[in-house]
Amino acid sequence: MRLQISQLSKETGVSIHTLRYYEKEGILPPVKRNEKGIRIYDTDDIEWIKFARCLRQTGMGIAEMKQFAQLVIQGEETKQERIRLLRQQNRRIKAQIEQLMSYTEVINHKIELYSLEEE
Amino acid sequence: MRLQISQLSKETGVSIHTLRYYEKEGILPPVKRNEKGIRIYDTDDIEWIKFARCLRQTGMGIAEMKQFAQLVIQGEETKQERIRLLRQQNRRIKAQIEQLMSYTEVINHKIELYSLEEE
DNA sequence: CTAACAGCTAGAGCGCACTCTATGTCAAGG
DNA sequence: CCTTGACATAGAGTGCGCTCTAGCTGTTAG
Repeated sequence: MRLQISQLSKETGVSIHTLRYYEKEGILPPVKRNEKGIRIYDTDDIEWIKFARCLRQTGMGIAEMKQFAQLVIQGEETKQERIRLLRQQNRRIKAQIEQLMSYTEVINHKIELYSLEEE
Repeated sequence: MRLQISQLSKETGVSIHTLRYYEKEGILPPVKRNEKGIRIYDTDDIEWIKFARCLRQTGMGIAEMKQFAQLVIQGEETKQERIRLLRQQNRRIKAQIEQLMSYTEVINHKIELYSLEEE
């Protein structure tokens, strides 16, 4: 698959502005260009964007995503470090989920209180 | 319980600045003052701060928290509306949890891929 | 030919939720 | 007395993650 930026934007739900911003920030390896200087995203780029969004939406910051991207660019020998970062991210997600579950109980408790007060 | 701002800050983990900011924004009903103009938070205030943090940390925005606070101030007749808002918040939390769970799977999948490539 | 459109860059601007600064008052301790 | 420290206010500043603008090039359709 080879997409231009607007198609990729539709495909991923990431705005054109953000796609260029991610590249500028080094979150995306420099994307190949055609002879006109237009970005052509290949399958790997597309997969990486989707994965990057997954990291982002689970609360990873831009700086850490950049760090991860740099590791990918550096190649094979950084695999262990990448696994370490991903495991850390999963631990954070786990903590988030647990926090959310406890908060949802607090809110449920409040709803019950309100309902009981109703006389 | 009657606390001054620095004690409340320690009690709740919310910074002094943020406590005053919340009050200014109307997220906190105007706090009683002593004769010197110093804020004295009572048990209700303390509970409300803790609950507000719960809303905040589950992704409710400042504007909606303010709306909720205004309903509390308006009193009994807004109870149904408050319940509605809290149920909505719980639905959002549920969606967040589901999203996080699916993303954690994606990340796990990536970790496995990395581990397999290892030869 | 020209207008509409898609892309490009550099850099400015924005919204949110804080967070901090400047300046001042008041009470207690050395 | 005077410094220290907790509190107060109004308003400025910050960091993050976008998001948009200005001004440009090149392609395509009428």
